[in-house]
This record gives sequence, structure tokens and C-alpha cells, in this order.
Amino acid sequence: MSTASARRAAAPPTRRDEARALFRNAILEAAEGVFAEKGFHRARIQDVAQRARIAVGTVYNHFEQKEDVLRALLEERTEGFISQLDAHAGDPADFEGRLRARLDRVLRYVESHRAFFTVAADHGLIGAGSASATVLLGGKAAKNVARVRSLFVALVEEGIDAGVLEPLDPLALARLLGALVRAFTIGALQEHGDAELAKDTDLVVRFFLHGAARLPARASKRSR
Amino acid sequence: MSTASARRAAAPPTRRDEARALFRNAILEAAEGVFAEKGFHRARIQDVAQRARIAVGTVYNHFEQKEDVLRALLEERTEGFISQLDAHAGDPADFEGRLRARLDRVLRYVESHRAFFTVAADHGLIGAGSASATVLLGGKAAKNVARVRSLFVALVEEGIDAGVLEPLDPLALARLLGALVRAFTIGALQEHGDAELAKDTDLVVRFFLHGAARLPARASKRSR
Amino acid sequence: MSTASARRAAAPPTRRDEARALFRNAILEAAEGVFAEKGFHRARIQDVAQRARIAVGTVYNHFEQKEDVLRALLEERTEGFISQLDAHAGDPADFEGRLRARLDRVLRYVESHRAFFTVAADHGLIGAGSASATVLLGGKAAKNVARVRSLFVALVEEGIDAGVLEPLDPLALARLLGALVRAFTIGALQEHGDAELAKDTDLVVRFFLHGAARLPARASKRSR
Amino acid sequence: MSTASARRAAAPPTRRDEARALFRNAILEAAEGVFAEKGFHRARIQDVAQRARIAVGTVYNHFEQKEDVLRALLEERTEGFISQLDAHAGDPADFEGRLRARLDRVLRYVESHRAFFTVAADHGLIGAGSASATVLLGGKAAKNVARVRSLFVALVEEGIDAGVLEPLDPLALARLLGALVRAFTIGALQEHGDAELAKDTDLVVRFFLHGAARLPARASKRSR
DNA sequence: CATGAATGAGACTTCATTCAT
DNA sequence: AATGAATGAAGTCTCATTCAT
Repeated sequence: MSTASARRAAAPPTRRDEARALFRNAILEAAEGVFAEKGFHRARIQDVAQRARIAVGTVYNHFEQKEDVLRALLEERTEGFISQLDAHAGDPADFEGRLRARLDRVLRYVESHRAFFTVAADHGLIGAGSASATVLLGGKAAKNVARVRSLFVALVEEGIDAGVLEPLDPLALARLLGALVRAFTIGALQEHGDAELAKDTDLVVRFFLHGAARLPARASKRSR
Repeated sequence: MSTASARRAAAPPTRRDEARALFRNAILEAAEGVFAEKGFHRARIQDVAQRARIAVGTVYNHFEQKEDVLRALLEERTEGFISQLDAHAGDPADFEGRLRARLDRVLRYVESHRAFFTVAADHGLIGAGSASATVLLGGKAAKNVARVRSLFVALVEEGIDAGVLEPLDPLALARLLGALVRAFTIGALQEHGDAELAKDTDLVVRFFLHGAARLPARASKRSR
Repeated sequence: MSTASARRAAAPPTRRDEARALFRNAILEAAEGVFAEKGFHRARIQDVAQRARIAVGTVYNHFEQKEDVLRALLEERTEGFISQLDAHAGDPADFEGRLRARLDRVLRYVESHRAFFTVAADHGLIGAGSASATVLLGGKAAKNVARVRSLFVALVEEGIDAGVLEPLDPLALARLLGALVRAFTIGALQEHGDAELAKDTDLVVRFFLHGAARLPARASKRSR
Repeated sequence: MSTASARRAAAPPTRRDEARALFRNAILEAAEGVFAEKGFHRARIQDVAQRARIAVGTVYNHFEQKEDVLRALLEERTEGFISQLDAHAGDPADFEGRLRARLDRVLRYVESHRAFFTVAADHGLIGAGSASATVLLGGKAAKNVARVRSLFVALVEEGIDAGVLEPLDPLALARLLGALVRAFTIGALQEHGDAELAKDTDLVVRFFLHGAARLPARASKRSR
């Protein structure tokens, strides 16, 4: 996009580059709020501009179209989600521990970015997307969805390899996991806007591993 | 729902009533297709009229606003979903059997109404809805969502009472079940438009009851 | 465009067809005036609508884009110009007479459609067009220009065949004739908005045939 | 025209003046190209700046408005046209020779400034102008048009005085001459972008003096 | 009641112009 | 002065809704 910034990719960001980034960020943050409140279609560029305290035209200096704002928002912020879901250095060694650590991070992350994930829900970031979103964003969003999905797949494959998960179709397992995450993040937020998501990490792990059925009085229980 | 039919619930439908119903139905069916293809906002009343092979004005003789078409579509078609999810006369007596039967019906139903459920996904019928949909449909859709949710709750409570499910928070259990249904219907459809949903009934039941963890050669199995 | 009217191409125009034509005409007439006054780019669709005493949207029911209004105006009205320039039944037999009759009609026609030809001048109908017009109208206008030009060419070829014109390059002769027509119609109108064009027919013919040089007391005159 | 240069008409140009002139020139040249390609309205100041390899703001340091760039371009470059059309020191003494020499220069000049004259055509420099141009440029362009016209008038009056041209209305004769020049410059360029205009000088002179009619085998020819 | 053209509010987007650096 | 991002007025076009036939 910016020829200038491309030319000096290696150089330290100039003051001008920083200013650009500030505006860009302000726009995305404003858009996040407005889209979350009104939905993408009902949100006017003017609303976004107003909330960002800039002029309408300025939005168009940073994004070619309204849709591009949504796309950028999605792409930009998905990174955070993905990096939480990804393995971190200090994660426990055993699968269940790793799983819990990663889901815990994800739940906390979503909790602290409610507005964004309300928007994301509209546009198929996690689990199933919507028809209109698919039409709207075309293949662009698909990339993000695919990345998230492949992370889920990798995670369940890890579990299968560790002998913790039943060696079923990894796609089906990943779908289960994705559904759980979706349900206990976006789903929960939509039932109670102020839900504390992170407190359900254990439940999610439990549901994922053992489902809802009554657990027999297990030897494992005694050992606790 | 339909004021007209409610008013004369007892009286036999006149020819005029039938004609009205025909138009209404044609409109709803057309809308289902158009909404599924383009998303509600991108769909023009004219598109709906065209597909129904009627004039634009005629749509307005049956629905006050564009949104009413969506609402009616949602309300009308949700009935079917709910009645599949509801208990039927010949359902098995044991909880797992009942659960399987009911989920199987639901999966089949969704499979045979793909277009509608693509729309429904956009508007929060099952599991979590979207921000824009909530704004758009206001309290009207909430009622349907609530009905579906309470059916899920009732179902899991049945399972708890039967001693099959762990006596956890029924809302959490219901959310798990809803998430599974959503993932293996709408979620699956969006990954493969031509997915055969019903073949996954067993998987859904299994996931719901036992999760994804490796099942040990269990004593519980023998005891059956 | 109108499927309906196509379906009954042969049938007599319905009342609806007539209404369409009325609107279309009103729009074109309004556009003619507005474009002539302000130029195409400065003319707003709203100006056209206002002058036609209709709503903005109505313009768009008849023309897809603003440019289409200009195109239609050009195409539609060029017919008249061409039919005046074309041979008529009662035209004299000798070349000079025919030429005079045809030019006379053309001058009268332009005189009675000043506004249109002021617009046309902007867009290359007669003689040379403008850069912006070429960009603007693309190949569409080219067709009309070509038709007019070929009429001029045919006319001069007639003159050559009749032995009245020097057998020079017909394209050059046609360019001369076109230039004369342009100069004594649009050119004259732009010098004096209220010029009476038709009184210059003789001058145009004279210039075309004999140029501006002083005519000697010619033998040719005697020989008549 | 340039206030700065007028103020110090007598003083030698400082380095600063020269720098100004360089920028001004670069802008005008860029504008010439852009206007010719896209037409004035479609051309953005940014396009001009880009082609001149300067910033948008710089254009505004040299011209108050976009229209001023067009005006300056027209005024500045018209000088050249006029000075070619004007009498030069070494021009032949007889009228036809003078006429031919002057037209030849004009045709060559236009040929070597194609882009400009494509723009000029849009804005009424020679012969008839356009409605939008008249509105746009107001009285400013009129001055140039008037100058060119008066040159044509002076030229034909010379011819009348010399007894070479018929003593008709000089305005009409001038219009004829202008029309010919227009047709064989701009007109020709628009038919073939790469036309060699100068080779038609003889034709223009011939048409102007004797029109298109077949010339009798004249005694005058022998007498040369 | 069906029809489909008319209506006009509304929103995106463009781009001339300004201005802080 | 040069720069180029910010500004916001303005105009095109869309489409839900109305209404005369």
C-alpha cells in the first residue's frame, strides 16, 4: 500500500509512519465499537469517523472501502486470538495441562475484547460463519478462519498423539473444540454481556475431554 | 403469529384465506433463498418478489416491512426445528436413546432446510446470535432463541434426573448441547455445503456424553 | 431493457408504455436544457429531475447512470440531424440544388434545437469532438459521429460523380463540408446565441463550392 | 499574467524567480498531459502533481484553484499559436503566399503540441467552444478566443484589401478560415492521432480560396 | 388485491482545498 | 516553499416504501 513504508521496510518508523499508524488504529478501534453496537451494515462511515474524532475523508485515506475497515479489523485482531491459542513457552508438558493453559488464555483474551468478538461472531471468525459475511468478505476472511481451524486441528492431533484423545477424525474433534470455545465465549457473552468467561475454563476442558455424562466414582477421584 | 389465522382459528379457511396463505408462503420461500444467498441486508425486496414471481407491491400487501419478512421466516420455520427437537410419541424410554432420536431428527431437519438454517445462523436461532441480528430483530427473535434454549435445558435436566448426566449447571450443559448441534449442523454445512449431517448423530451423542478423551476399556461397559 | 415492451414489440403501445415514454422524454428534455446551461459535469441529476418535475430516483428508473442520459440524448436527437442531412424525396435533381436543400434543412434544424446542439458541440457530434467527451462516452458516441461523417462523405462523392466537385480525397472534402456546417451552426450560435442560421445557407454553399476568393467576371457565368 | 514577473518586469530574474518558473512550468506541462488524457473534470490535482513529481500542496503554491491551472495553460500556450498565426518578418509579399506561410506555421505548431490542442478543443480556443467551457472559464477564455478571431479577421481583411478575397462580411470569411484551421488540425488529430497536419497546408489554402468545386482548365493557370 | 413505477431519504465515496510539519 | 495527510462539502446511486391504476 504505502510505497514509502515499503521502501524503508528495514528503517525505523518515521514520525509520519507513526502518525499513520495512530490514525489507522483509532479508526479500527472506533469501528470495533460501532460495528459491535450497530452491526456492520447499520454502521455508517460517519459514525466511525465521529467516534474516532476525525473527518470522514480521513477514513478513506486509510481504507479504500468500508468493507476494508471490517477486513482489517478482522485480520488485525485475529492475530491476538491466534497467538493466545497457540502454544506458549511456559505451557505445561502434559496434554491436558497444555490444553487448559491455552483455552484459559483464549477465554481471557475474548473477555477483554468483547466488542471485537461480538463483531467477529457476525463474520465467522470462530466456528461457523454467516452467509452474508461470506458474501461480504469473500475469500479474505476465509484465510483467518482456516488458520484458526488448523490450530484447533493441530491441537487435537497433539492430544491424539499423546494418547489422551480418542483417535477419531481430527476434523470432527476440532469442530467439537471450536464449538465449545465459541459457546463459552461469544455464546456466553451474548447471554450475559458481562459474563466472566475465564471461570469456565475448567468446564470447557472437562466437557471437551469427558462430555456431560456422569463420571463413575473413579480411582482417579480418590487419588485427588 | 399470523393474526388472520388466529382470528378465525375455529372457522374453516375460506378460499381467500388460502390465496393469502399461498402468497405468503411463496414470499417466505423466495426470501429464504435470497436471504441465504446474499444475506439479509444485501437482499432487496425486489429480489424476493422476482423469485416469487410477484410484484414488489404484493410483498408489502403481506408484510409491513422488509424486516417482517425475516421475522416471519424465522418464527414460522423455527416451529419445525422445535418440533423435531421436542419429544415425540415413539421415542425410546432411556435417556441416551431419547437424546439420540431427538438429535437425529434435528440433524435431518436442518439437512433438508439448508437455506433456512444458513439464514438462521445469521440471526441467532441456535446457540449464539449476532450483534446486528440482535439490533435488527429486537425482542422478537429472542423469544425463539429462548424457546430453543429452554428445550435444551429441559432435555439436559431430564438427563440429570435420569442420572445419566452429571448434575452440573443445566444452563452450562444446555450450552454444550446447543454448541454441538450448531457445530454439526450449520458449522458442517458451512464447511461443506453438501454435507450429510445425519450421519454424525452418533458422534454428537458420543461427544455430548463422553467428550473426546480416550475411553478406557471400561468396567462401565461390561456392566451394561 | 424492458422485457415487457420487447415481448410485444409488434403490439400497440399500452398505456404503461406511453407513460414510460413520457417520462423518458421529459427527462431527456430537461437534461438537454440543464446540460446546455451548465455543461454535463456541472449538471447534477437533481437539476435534471427538478426541471422535469420528477424525483431523482425516477431518473434512475429510466437510465442506469448519469452518462446514459447524455448518451441517450445524443443518440436520440442525432436521428433528427441525420434525417435532415439525408436526401429527401422532393430534393432538386442537380447537385448544387440538392446540396443547398440539404444544408438548408440542417441549418434550420440546428436553429430550432439550439440547446441540444450546444450540448452536442461539447461531445463531438459534428466535426471534431473533445477529449473528455471521447473518454466519457467511449465508443458509444463514435457510432453517431461515424454516421454523420459517412453522410458527408456520401454527399461529396455524389458531387464528384456529378462532376461538380473536384475529384479530391472524399474524406478531405467531407471534412471541409463538416467544418463549414459546424462553423455556421454551433460556431455561429456561440457567437450570437440568437443567430438566424438559415440565412447563411447560401454562404455555406458558396464557400463550399467556390471558397472565399474573388470571383472574376467568369465565363462560367455566361455559359449558364 | 504572472504577478511576480510583472512586478519586476525590468529586474533580471533572480534564482528564486527561476525556481518558481521551473515549478510552474512542470505543473503546466503535467496538466497538459493529464487534461488531454482525461479531460479537465476527470483530471485530479493529484494526477497533475504526480505527473509533475511534486506534492499536491505545491500545485496550490503556484495556482489558487484547479481552474487557474487550466486558464494559465490556455493563456500561456495560446501565445505560441497566435505568434505563428501572426505575420512574420520574412513572409512573402503576395496575399496567397502570406496566407500559406502563416497557415503552414500554424499547422506545424499544432502538430507539435497535440496534447495541448486536444485540451484547447475542449475549451474553445479555436472556432467554436463548448458550453461547459464557457461556463467554466467565464470571460477569461473569451479574451484568447477574441484575439485569435481578430487575427483571422485581420487576415481576411488583408485579403480583401489585396483584392484577392471577395469583399464579403469579414466575420463570415474569418469564420470560414477558422473552421478550416480547426478541421484540419484538431479535427484531423481526432480522426488520426498521428496525422501529419502540415502536409495539408495546400489543401486548406485551396479550400479557403476556391472551395471544393471543380476548377475549369483556367487561363490563369497558363499565365503563371 | 396485484402491479410496478415514482419517490426521496440516506450512505458511500471522491476530490478540491487547507494546513501543520 | 515543499510536503502530503486531514478535511468535509457535494454528488451519484440504491432501495425500502408508497400509491395510482
